[in-house]
Amino acid sequence: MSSLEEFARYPKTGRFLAGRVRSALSAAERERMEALVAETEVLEHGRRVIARGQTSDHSTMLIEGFMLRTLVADNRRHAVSFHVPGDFVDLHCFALQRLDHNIDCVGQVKVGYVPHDAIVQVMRDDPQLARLFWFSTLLDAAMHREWIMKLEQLTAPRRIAHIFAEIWQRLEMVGLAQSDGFDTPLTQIDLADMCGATAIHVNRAIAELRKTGIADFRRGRVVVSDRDRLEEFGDFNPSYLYADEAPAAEFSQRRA
Amino acid sequence: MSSLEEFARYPKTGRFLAGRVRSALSAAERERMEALVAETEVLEHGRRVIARGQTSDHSTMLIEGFMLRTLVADNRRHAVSFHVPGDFVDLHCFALQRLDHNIDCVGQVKVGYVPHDAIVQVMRDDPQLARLFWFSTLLDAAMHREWIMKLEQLTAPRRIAHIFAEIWQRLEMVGLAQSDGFDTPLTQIDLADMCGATAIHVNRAIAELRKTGIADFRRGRVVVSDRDRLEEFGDFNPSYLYADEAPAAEFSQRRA
DNA sequence: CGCATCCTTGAGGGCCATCAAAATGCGTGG
DNA sequence: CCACGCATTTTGATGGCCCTCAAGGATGCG
Repeated sequence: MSSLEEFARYPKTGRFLAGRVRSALSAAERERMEALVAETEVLEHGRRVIARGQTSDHSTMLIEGFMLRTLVADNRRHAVSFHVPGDFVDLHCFALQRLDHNIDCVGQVKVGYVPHDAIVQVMRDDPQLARLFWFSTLLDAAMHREWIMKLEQLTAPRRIAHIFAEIWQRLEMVGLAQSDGFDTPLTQIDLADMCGATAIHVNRAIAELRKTGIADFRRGRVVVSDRDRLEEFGDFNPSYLYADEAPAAEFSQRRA
Repeated sequence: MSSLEEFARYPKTGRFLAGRVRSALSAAERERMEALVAETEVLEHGRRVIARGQTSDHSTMLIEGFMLRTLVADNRRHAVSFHVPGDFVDLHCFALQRLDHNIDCVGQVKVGYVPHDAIVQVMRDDPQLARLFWFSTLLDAAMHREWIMKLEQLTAPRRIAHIFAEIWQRLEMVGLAQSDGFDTPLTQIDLADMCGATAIHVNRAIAELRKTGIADFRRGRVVVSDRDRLEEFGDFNPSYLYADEAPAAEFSQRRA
């Protein structure tokens, strides 16, 4: 079943775990998952869906658009991860209760809300689906770990290449990438928050990527002519994204 | 009930979630938890408990000693988090199946093994305990997020102060800290792997902490005379550790 | 066409990496 | 008790990445 068909059939949750273990979900579970979304809403750019320290009686499924998971220190925003459609972005707060971070919209966003009562029910009578919920939150942990390493390892231009490669791959998993790149509402300022660099330095880093022909970033779109080159420059090894059909061999370090 | 009594009664799992939501566990659940540990083992320094890419049919409870969660890139080890007794260190691999990182022993370590079959049973008939397992893995994600931010925000001396503050607090939660500091088998090289800095630079950073009287680190022990000063220097706000009884007010940024 | 936001460019300085080398501490075995 | 090997800790010099401060240009929207 193609991503498009799946999304047509399940317009609110059809991208959840798409390209990963979605195939483990039975038709009944997909139906149930879709029914979990009590209501949907369209949010404007910059809207903070949930703020650090808050508790919530529901969690948020990202249906369309981009989000950033952020922390703030000394009046500087740090983005610790980003999110694409299909991500159950703040499922964390179901188990954690109060949240330790913020979830911010980038561009216009469509979300669905899942009451925690309904998740409690799932944990009672569908341990298999519950385990997949758990899995989806641990994906965030795995991505955090990769970011920590790349932050320590890479210079700004390479780190941006890594971020581009990750976004591209994740959009691809949910059927939202093109063959020559992808669309994104992220600004250079957002990228700076993701890199832990200043917007000025990110600008120079992007200029270098453009000059060397690795990637071209303009407002709203990233274009790449040679994907392998991008991924090699950013030392990108997608194993931490837990995509379907990743052979064990590819899981080891790309550069042995 | 003191930490010592709890650990005497439950010698394998008495520190699990101690200082956090352990109080949410009923006596029956504590007994069940203790019984989950099928066998224990003592491991020597440097032993890799589980390696990136592996799957496992059990998870590991850290009973005594320290561990590091590591990734390797370009022959450089990066520690993305550390672990103290009571941590269910590789519970991640229950939901993730194959693991994206390594778990390494620092110093001599005592561990307990929990078969995944037993965890499946818990998910079937004790959703409350299952939710606490989930919670414990999300703690790691929260700590990763804080590390990302601190890595971007702090210089090496401050980052080391932050790491000392975190270790101290976490040891305290499981009853293993002293009033003037704590014992740890970590070396300057380990600290460098945790900071994303070279051992040489970490050495200079530690020298600065010593000179300014903020902290004294010698093989096996960290001594601090003024804890508030350490925490302020490292911009340490413990809310991300989800300790018990954290009032909502303390959850907001310390430096507003 | 004015304003806000985002992007671009330049100069100077600090943190940390790298290379090189030496001193200290600790366990082992003679 | 000393000699030895080994890991760890310490010190110095040079250079690169990225920060800060400052200002100008482009883009999009009402």
